[in-house]
Amino acid sequence: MKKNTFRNHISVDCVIFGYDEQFNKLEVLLIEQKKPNLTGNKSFLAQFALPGDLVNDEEDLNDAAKRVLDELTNVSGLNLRQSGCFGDPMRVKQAKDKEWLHLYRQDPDARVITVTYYTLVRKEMIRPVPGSFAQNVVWKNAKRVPSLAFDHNLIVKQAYTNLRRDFEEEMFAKALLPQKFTLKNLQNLYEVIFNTILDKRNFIKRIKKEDNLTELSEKQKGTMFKPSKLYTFKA
Amino acid sequence: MKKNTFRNHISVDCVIFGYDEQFNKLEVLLIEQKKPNLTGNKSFLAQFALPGDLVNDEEDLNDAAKRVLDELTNVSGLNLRQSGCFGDPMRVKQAKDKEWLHLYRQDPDARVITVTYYTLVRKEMIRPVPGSFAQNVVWKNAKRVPSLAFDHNLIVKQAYTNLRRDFEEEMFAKALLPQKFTLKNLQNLYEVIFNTILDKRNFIKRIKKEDNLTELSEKQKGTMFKPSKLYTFKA
DNA sequence: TATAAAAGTGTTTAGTGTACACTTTATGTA
DNA sequence: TACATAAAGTGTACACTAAACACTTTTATA
Repeated sequence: MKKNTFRNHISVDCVIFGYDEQFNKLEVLLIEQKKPNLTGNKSFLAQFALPGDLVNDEEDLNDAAKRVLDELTNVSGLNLRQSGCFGDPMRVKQAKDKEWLHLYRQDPDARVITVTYYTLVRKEMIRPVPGSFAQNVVWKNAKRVPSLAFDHNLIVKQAYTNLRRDFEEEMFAKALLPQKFTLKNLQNLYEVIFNTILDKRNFIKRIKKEDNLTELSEKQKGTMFKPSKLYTFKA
Repeated sequence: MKKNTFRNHISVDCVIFGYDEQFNKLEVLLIEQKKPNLTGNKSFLAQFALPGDLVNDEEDLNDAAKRVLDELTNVSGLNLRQSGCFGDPMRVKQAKDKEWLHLYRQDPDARVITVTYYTLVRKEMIRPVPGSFAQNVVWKNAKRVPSLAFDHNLIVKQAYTNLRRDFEEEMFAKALLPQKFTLKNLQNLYEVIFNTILDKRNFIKRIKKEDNLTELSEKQKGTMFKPSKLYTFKA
């Protein structure tokens, strides 16, 4: 019979996708690992990583993920979804991650199982602040995510797959557009999520059939050329 | 700063769906919790539960799930998929589960986070044997799963949702039919998974378009009436 | 050889998805 | 005020897919 020491740490990691309407980009929020106050000529390799933290005793997994998100963004009530669970014993044993673990973890050799969450927000809606483990917070293009700490690249990939599937199944756009928006705004959003180009006429037909938009009598202001009609989502 | 004791136990639970071709039913494999050797007039409430176990040190989550499955079914190589992770601190605190935990766990009050897996097998392909925690192993209709231990009813529900989605996206049927099968066999399978009735002609058209079946010159033997043509899946 | 039961087989219609280009309109500038 | 600019706004035709629908053929058994 195998002996089990139960040195299991549970963490959550959040993949926060940010929609940048202005440049019509989809980005991912990453933290830059905090550099310690180095003594001597030691150097520390700060990696990019997903925001995350250990789950506290008596804390629900979903609540832990929300906590991480709240601390980072000062925005609560975001719709976080679980995308998976990563528990390969080797996921915290790579050389590149040793130093960080030894600096910031009580038990750096413990196994860490992480439960992963993702969400999609309007980028300008949140003003990220580096948490306790982070030196810095950065947005990176979702198509060109740099090499990340641990197995975080895998986590991002899985989350992105889930995000697209959600978008196919549901009208998810509500949280991502201003209250009043144009059909072009909506089309841009779809184009970014699915990394494709859509025909304007066909897109409008498709959207209008779903019948959850209200056409306003208002129009855009301050445009350079012909302003577009504005719409809202139905309640 | 919150103190964290890290008394986290990790388990895996497997939702094994079994396809019963003969009666065209979809069932779920459950264990009946083992009754201890009782002394005095104590009674023990044996519940139905999903097969599962604690994850060993240095054991990958996927491997743990495979181990549970192998021990239970003596069939390896099944295509297990992760469906989620359940970690509510209260999930192992319900009165109904106390007794079992005290009987079979070293640390019965520890938090248990469980990672859930599911698979779909041809029922007759496996001959389940009760494992160390099980008194008995039973198949129950997937539409009428009884009340289960812990939060296992939730886990089954999530797995079933995932299973259907997989089936919509992929040709999953290969593992579930005999090597040679009729189009009616295939239709029955689809009807059970989606709990619906399909039109024979339309179904055949749809399947033939996918073009991954080979029509054999052979026919069914021992039928009561007109035997049907047999097919195999293309390599 | 008659009967029972399942196998096998096409057509029509409605709806959906896709390709495609010109006209209209408000703005800023000359 | 009219002209240039650029985006908004709009419709049709075709191909494909999904869904409804019923009779004939074949084999086994009695």
